[in-house]
Amino acid sequence: MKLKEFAKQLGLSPTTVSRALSGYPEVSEVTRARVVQEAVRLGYRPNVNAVRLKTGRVGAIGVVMGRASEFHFAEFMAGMAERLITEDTDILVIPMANPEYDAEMQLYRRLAESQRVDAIIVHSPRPNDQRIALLHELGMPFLVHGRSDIDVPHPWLDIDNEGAVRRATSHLIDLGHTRIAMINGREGATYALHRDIGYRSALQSRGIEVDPQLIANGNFTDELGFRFARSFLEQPKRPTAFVAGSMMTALGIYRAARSLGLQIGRDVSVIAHDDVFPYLTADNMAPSLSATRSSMRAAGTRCADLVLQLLAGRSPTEIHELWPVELILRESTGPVRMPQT
Amino acid sequence: MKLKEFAKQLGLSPTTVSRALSGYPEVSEVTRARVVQEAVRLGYRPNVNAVRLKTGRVGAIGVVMGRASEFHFAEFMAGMAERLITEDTDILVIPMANPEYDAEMQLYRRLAESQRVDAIIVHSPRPNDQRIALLHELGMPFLVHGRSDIDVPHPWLDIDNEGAVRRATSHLIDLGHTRIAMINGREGATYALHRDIGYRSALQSRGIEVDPQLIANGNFTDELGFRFARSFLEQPKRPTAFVAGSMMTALGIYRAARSLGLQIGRDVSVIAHDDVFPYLTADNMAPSLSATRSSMRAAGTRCADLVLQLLAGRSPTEIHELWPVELILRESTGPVRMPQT
DNA sequence: ATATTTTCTCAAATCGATTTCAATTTTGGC
DNA sequence: GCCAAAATTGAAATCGATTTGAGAAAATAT
Repeated sequence: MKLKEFAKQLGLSPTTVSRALSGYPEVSEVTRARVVQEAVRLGYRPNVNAVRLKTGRVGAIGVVMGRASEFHFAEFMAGMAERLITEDTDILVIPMANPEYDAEMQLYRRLAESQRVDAIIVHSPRPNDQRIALLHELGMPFLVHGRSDIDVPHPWLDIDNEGAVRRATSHLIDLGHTRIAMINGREGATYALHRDIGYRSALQSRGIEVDPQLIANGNFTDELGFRFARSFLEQPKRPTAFVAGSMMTALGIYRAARSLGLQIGRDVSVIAHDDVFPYLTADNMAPSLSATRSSMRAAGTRCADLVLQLLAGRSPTEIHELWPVELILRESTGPVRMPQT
Repeated sequence: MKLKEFAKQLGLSPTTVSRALSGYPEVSEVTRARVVQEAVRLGYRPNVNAVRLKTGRVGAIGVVMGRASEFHFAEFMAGMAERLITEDTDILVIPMANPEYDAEMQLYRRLAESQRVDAIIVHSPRPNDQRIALLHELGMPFLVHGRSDIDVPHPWLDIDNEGAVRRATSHLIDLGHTRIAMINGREGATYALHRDIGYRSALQSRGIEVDPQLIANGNFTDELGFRFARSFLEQPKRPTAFVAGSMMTALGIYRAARSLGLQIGRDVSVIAHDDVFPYLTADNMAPSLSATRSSMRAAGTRCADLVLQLLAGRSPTEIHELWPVELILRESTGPVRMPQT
């Protein structure tokens, strides 16, 4: 059913029908009501591609899917979806084959120039992220999930990683811990850097020296959590507490501790960052996991919202949201008990 | 840069330029080479929306994102992405707000009619799934990930859920278990049904009566795994073994067993289905988890491939792939030891 | 040298909407 | 009852490509 045909059936011109459906004021309410009603009855829907060609809008937001942390990605997208469901806007997932820097830049360039998306969401930015410079230069609307200190203005939404980790670490210090290990995300991303800063500053402000032997970086997997924790715990002067970047890492740490006969919450304290997954909750771990918490899904929803605002004309330079992170104490943290080394 | 303008710069007609770029045979190789080269140099790219309007081809495959099992979804998409990276085809994620049946059908109808995607992948089909009938009726190309026994021909790719669970259950019986609990996925989906059939047939073929008290259905979360396992294990005649639908469920079962002082692999055996996640592996669980294994990511890759074939003209009726499932035995299964009830 | 193919190129129609500008009908004031 | 102003409506241009049907140029055959 095309517009022309539909209009003829109603005895109106295409112009009037189009206006009625798009909510323009020039058409009387009586006519509009009739058009809308008939559109439903006869099943007329404007052809998306024609609308897009004419209006120049694509109706899609692009997100590039990297290789790492799919589980974060899925939650974020689910959040976006929640917001976009009411709009006529889709999510376009662009796979990234090659994590090399040049290839990545090329991908963003192609994406921006292809006119397949109205805006792009940039994930896991680096401190000096050229993707941001590129998108800015190309004039492609974008939103950064995370932050960068590149000197190009960019709209962003981030959580307070530094503050979160500082509080977590401080709390462990309050409990008497001094040998606190840090299992962070992969080096390079701003969030990992911020967490590192939070960790160091907490230690330093309490006069505790930072021991590079207790810091590790890597993907958020159970496997790496286990390996790092295990190697730390086998050191002669083993850590009595852990700060970890994800739930998966925490699972690995639990396993490592258990494998060495150490009890979580008594022999070893753990605080991890919880991105709030419906299928794995900190409260349900055994013992329940103390965590810094911030909902990845909520971030997705809000990012989608901000992108829509951006497209509606809101100035990019004024969009900066820093979300606080909760610290929730559960059973996995307790006062230090010196290992009998 | 528009076609007209670009053509003028080259001293050619839009027709010739369009043909040169789309690879039509009517244009000489010399001309084509020049056009292609200049397109790159001057940065000309056809407007996607104009192409889509004119050709009716979109260059995107749609997947509807439900609410449950995001982690499966992400892996599947990552797999699709791996295949599509070389094609000029995107993945369009369509959020589903309302899991109610009518709303869901409406969504698929709109999607099919909106011409925003060239094909659709249908997930978690039900035995008599009207989405399939609808898409078939509308003539929209689609592929089902899973199966349905609806009497409408549909191309599908599925894993052998029934066989996998039958083997898992049989193996437990071989080890002497007779009280074997089953924690399945949500009722309604074909795969859950198939697994149920596999479970029952294994028991029945060995003369063991099916106890409805030992069967549970629900989402694949750690939480539900724990709750079901816990309630089963607290029964007077507790099960000595579990068959579970996912790794998350298995985590919950492990926790439940541990909380009751039962040792996995000795007091309680567990076999779960492993969809192969990079961030959580069966081998790394403690004790390592015996599992029926099938890669969700590989399924995504293959589904993308099949959809491309479908769009290239392959007959839908001949696409039926049933993948075998491996059974990998590790430490979480062992011979039965009777509880001292 | 002419006729016939083959190769290449182009003008114009088309996809299905939106929107400008002008025409028509209604309404309101006196 | 007439005229100006306001409210509606519609014809035609436009978005940026693809593709049909036909014409010109080059290559080959007679």
